[in-house]
Amino acid sequence: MEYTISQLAKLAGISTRTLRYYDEINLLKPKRINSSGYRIYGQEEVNRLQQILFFRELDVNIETIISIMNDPNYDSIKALENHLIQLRNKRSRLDRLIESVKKTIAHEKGEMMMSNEEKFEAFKEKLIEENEQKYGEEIRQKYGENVVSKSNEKFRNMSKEDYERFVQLGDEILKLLAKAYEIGDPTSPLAQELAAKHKQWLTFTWPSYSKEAHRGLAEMYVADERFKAYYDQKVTGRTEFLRDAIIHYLENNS
Amino acid sequence: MEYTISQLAKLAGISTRTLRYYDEINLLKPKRINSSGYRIYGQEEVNRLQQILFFRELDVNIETIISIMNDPNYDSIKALENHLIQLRNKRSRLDRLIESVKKTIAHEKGEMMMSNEEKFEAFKEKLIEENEQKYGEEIRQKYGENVVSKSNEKFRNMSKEDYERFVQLGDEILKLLAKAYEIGDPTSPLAQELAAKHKQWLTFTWPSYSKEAHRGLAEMYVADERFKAYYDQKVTGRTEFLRDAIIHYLENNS
DNA sequence: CATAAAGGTTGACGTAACGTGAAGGTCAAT
DNA sequence: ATTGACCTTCACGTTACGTCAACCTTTATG
Repeated sequence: MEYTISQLAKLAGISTRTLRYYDEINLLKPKRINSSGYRIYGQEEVNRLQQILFFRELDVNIETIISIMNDPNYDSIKALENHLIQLRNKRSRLDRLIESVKKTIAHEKGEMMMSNEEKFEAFKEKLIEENEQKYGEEIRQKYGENVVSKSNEKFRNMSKEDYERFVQLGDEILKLLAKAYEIGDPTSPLAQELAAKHKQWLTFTWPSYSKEAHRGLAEMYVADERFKAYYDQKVTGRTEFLRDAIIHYLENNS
Repeated sequence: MEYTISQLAKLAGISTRTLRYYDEINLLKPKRINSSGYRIYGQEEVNRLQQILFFRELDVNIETIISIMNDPNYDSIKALENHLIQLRNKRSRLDRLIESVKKTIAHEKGEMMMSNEEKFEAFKEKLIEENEQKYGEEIRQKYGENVVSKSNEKFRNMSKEDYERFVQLGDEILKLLAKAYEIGDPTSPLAQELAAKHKQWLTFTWPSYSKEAHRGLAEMYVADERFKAYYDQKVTGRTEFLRDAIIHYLENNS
């Protein structure tokens, strides 16, 4: 099957100018030029054009497309598999944007709080992905996966991180408490680690930390049956153990 | 809240050049210019910028954004609802592209036939709209919204939301305290609202709530100078006031 | 207290990926 | 022989900023 320039343009849904431009920059040369100087494209060019459009779809700039596709090591199947990943990323970003719009609507209607940071959260993640798409493709083809994903982590939202650490700390405390209680000694290293974590946990939510308040809270835990219910989930005595560990900790750390 | 140009740029994840450009073309003017000629942006400008970025996300050209947003009939909620539709269209186009890549991979591996027309089908936007209208819901159910990832998303949003409400509550408490203290009566409705908020704030981080613990904490606030430093930020006596309000609250609510 | 670093300002030219004529040759059908 | 659809090569225009340069302000530091 052979195509003139406008036939191919129509097939692919692009302009003839674009095809001439791709010719000019040596991204997509016609299969041959006929006797009157017309560009004629063949099956190979059709396939190559499709690949080009996939890259373009992912906002890879043309210079990069050229260098990737002209590389003798270029593997079209690997490239396509890479596209799949990128397209899915794009889609999940769209999902986030959709959620963001919904939230903004609710916010405008006064139904919901939305911080200024949150207002741009979904866009910012776009930044990461655009960076991904600009350099990710190239880097990934050359150095493989994990270099890329590591550098992305930097951009993560701080306050969310904080919250997650906070929740996780709460979890760790429960588990540590179970373990340390097994040992039985509130002055054991494990029990002291427990107390330290508990202090950390407190500093997340208390405006300021003081030994007295910490001690007071520990006593309160024991006195209040609801706290006991929480800490004693399986084995009774754990709340008292926690208190003792905290008191020992407070007495032995400046 | 006021922002300098780079603070706003950082918040929104765009460049300062972009903000200067938006100023130049009268798309987003700073709230005011300070004595040294610096651009200062306020809350209204933050909101407007978010709206601008939504339009930009949908590839609306700037001239159009200007004319839309400067229209006296501009309705931001309607615009947002429109964005939702557009974003969903974009997503279903992405879904088609993903299917197309999968098919192309199979085709390249010789596992499947693919016509030249089919190769470019997904790139074209018209088809998408037709498909949206024909199969809209069905497609979305099948390919669009991965149920698992979506519910994960919601969970993430929830916990994030919780965190922000928590932080904001802390803020509100400080402001309420200032106001209620002006009135001077710990039994006043405002002071009681304060106590209720304080309870709410506690339930965010305490595994369970009890009156005894709440009261204990209120006493502790007064006893500990660090807490006092926090609550008495400008005027001394506020911590005691807070305690009294809480105690009254606890005694008069079941 | 000087000075460097960081962040602000206004020009003004650069850029990517084509769009948009102009001026003219080619081809199938009337 | 003419019309109109398609092709060619210049060559300049466009959008939404990027990127200096030259200079002023504010904040941090030896």
